[in-house]
Amino acid sequence: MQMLKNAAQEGMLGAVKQPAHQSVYEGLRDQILFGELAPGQPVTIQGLTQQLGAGMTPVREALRRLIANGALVMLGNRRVCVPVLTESCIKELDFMRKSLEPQLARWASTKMNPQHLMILGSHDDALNAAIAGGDIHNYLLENYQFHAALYTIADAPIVAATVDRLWLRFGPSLRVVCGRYGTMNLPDKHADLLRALADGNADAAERAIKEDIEQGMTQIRAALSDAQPHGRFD
Amino acid sequence: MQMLKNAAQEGMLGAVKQPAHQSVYEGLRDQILFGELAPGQPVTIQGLTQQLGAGMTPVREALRRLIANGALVMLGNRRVCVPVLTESCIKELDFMRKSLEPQLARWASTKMNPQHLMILGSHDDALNAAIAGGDIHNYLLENYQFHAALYTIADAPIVAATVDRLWLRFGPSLRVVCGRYGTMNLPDKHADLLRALADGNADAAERAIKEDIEQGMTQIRAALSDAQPHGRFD
DNA sequence: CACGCTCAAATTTGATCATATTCTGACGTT
DNA sequence: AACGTCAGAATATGATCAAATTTGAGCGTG
Repeated sequence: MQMLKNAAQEGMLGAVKQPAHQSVYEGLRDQILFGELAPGQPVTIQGLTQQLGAGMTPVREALRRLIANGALVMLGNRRVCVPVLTESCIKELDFMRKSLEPQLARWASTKMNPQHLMILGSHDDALNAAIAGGDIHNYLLENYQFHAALYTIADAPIVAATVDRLWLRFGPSLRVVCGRYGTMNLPDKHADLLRALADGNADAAERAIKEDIEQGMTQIRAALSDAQPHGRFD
Repeated sequence: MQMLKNAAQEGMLGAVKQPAHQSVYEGLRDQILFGELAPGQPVTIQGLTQQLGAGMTPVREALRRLIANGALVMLGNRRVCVPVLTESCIKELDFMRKSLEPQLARWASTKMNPQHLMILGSHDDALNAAIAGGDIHNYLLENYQFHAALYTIADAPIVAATVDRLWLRFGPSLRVVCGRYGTMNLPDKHADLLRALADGNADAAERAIKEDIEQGMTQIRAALSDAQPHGRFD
């Protein structure tokens, strides 16, 4: 009877038992990735302790991790906020994505099995359903999970973690894209990619990922240059 | 008289005033980068609070940052230690370095000025002096600072930060390389690189960096496969 | 007379610490 | 060999200290 206590103890979200700083990190991370927090929005420690009902130390540790991963930035004074992407940031992110993700797709294509294909397929189905339903949150979630699953399959944890950090940077801006244009006009190359992976065709998988990245970054660029037309007056 | 208090207040390491968690982070980071801590070595919170004379909270925050950056790993239980590089880790690091650092060198080559050249040159001089003197710590320090300075010149902070994290991963192993073979037989392509940068020759700079990375990673591979001949029994 | 500037008090927020609680691993007992 | 107990280490809390922003009163200027 002792062993049942863990499961029923706290939030009981299915996970066995998680330290508070981990829960705070993941919760805040998801808020950033999936657009609950807007670029430029300030984040305070004491605000989070109240909002999340957590203590001060776990919140601090989670913030340090988020800042180290680029999901948040520390201003010169010691305030913290969600970063705003500049054109040069986008240029860097674009370069890194195109340098790293195609190789992950290649590696994944050599390790495919039916189980993997099914997981990717279900994420893609959920993604398309979200697009059809105009559900921005689920679109962002499934789009991220599709790529995250692919990079897990590639079995290159360091590269995958690096790419994951890039997603933390442009996540908030993806939400801006959707907020402006809705979920329509959000084409992706996932179908091409799935075909290539099923065939074990590394070249085709690489090509599909490159095109997917190209599309995504172009959308972000368009949405942001549209949203900040007065940069010269700053 | 009030304004003098800051400088004389705490550790007074020359910096104006720094939060303790920042000092702890940088100190531990340098220990990892420059070989004070060996791969596999366990790191405890309470050990650090004593060793560094710091409180528990700053140490915890520094550890979270180091772990997020891959400089330390958290075992399944809540122990922390310096990671041991496996062959597949080296493969990933090799891939990422070759994907990212050449472009940084190219960007830097287009932004060179005499001031920058002087900084890089002085690091290279100090590096060569350290090699000649068999001073492993200074070799590692100046080698790192040479590359770090180059990547700062490239003016691509996100890419530079990403590469910096990679150095945190293989830093401890560089020390192993030196411990086995001394500072002799540590050739580098810095002279070629400096010439290329002085000429603004992006192609030559890229080539030099690629060769430098190739040499460095080959050395690491050799030292580690030498040190862990029983990998098939893991 | 009104507007804007400066400086200092007040408030908010971040940083640190001491302490209590929980968990892990090890040792000893049965 | 399996179980229970215990020491040590990590996690989490709230209080306290320090820094920064904001507020507002007083002063000078247009």
